[in-house]
Amino acid sequence: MPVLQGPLVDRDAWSAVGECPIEKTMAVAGQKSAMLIMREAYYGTTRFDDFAKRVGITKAATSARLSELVEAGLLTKQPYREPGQRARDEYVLTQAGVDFMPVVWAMFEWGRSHLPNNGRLRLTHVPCGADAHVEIVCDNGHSVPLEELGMRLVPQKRPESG
Amino acid sequence: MPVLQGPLVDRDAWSAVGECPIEKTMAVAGQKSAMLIMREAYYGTTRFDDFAKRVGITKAATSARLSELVEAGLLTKQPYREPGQRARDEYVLTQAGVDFMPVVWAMFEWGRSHLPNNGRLRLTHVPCGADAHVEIVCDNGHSVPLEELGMRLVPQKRPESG
DNA sequence: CAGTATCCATAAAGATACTG
DNA sequence: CAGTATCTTTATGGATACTG
Repeated sequence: MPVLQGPLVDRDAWSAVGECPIEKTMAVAGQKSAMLIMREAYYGTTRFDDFAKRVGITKAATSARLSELVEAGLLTKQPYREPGQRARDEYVLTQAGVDFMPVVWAMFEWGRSHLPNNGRLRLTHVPCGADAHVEIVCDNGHSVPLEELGMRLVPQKRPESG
Repeated sequence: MPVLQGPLVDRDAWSAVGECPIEKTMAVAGQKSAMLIMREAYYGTTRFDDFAKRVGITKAATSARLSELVEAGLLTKQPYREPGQRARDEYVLTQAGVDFMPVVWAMFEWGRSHLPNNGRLRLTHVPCGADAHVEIVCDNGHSVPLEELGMRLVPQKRPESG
């Protein structure tokens, strides 16, 4: 029953391309502290010390993680200056960072529903008030159950002349 | 422009609950090798040595990761016996494991579109042939852009008697 | 094929102190 | 507030050898 099998996914597609996007993603943002920093960034945190405090890691770890995430393009450093203070930087999500959030919310949803906790925290679609969840959807608007999900290697892009 | 802000998410909801599902999820399945094992499991791999070979980790790491994932309920060990061979175990996805796949595919999609690679690998909705991607969707069927996503703390569940 | 055990290198994180 | 630097502990993983 829980066994998924079959050739929906072309196994060789990975090796054909050589490198797996999942592996690369884990390499740039796959640490627990990185994930929690992304959560905080989405949440509106921008200051170094706030990240350290809210994620619960040391400044050294905060520094390392923040630098890596900026380097990877998920966050960007923006200068700001409070009245009477020196200029500082704040860390804000880039578009790539925003695009990363489905990863974070997928983890949230899985943990919420499959790990012991009171489950009272819910993702919500603010305008309509309904609960929200992470789904796989196709370009024709279908919700894609895992059994119908495949992987393909698209042909090299070419100019439309020929 | 890339700055997300505002109180869409009740910041204190995390602390009110005490523990973050994202953090817990990272704790049980947040290692790169665990993520890749999940990819392989979805992909149809069930044998110990195949996991080791395809994920590219040692048997020791495979053993540790597989045990943790079974312990966490993402995989289950099923006995099988090939003709003339002794009984062995194979590792297959449980329902919780299947439910975890959006995390994996969200990483795939992010890496595919935001990290340097040829981007030729695509998730596909097999029945209709269209490309698929990970989205946040609400129970009313709306696609939820990140700006409309919130978090709430639902009241304790009670019997419907009163 | 399906593991377990051991030893070693590396990397990540906590504690703490210091700088502007 | 916003970091950097250092030191130590722990976690992770590779290499390798051994068992059923």
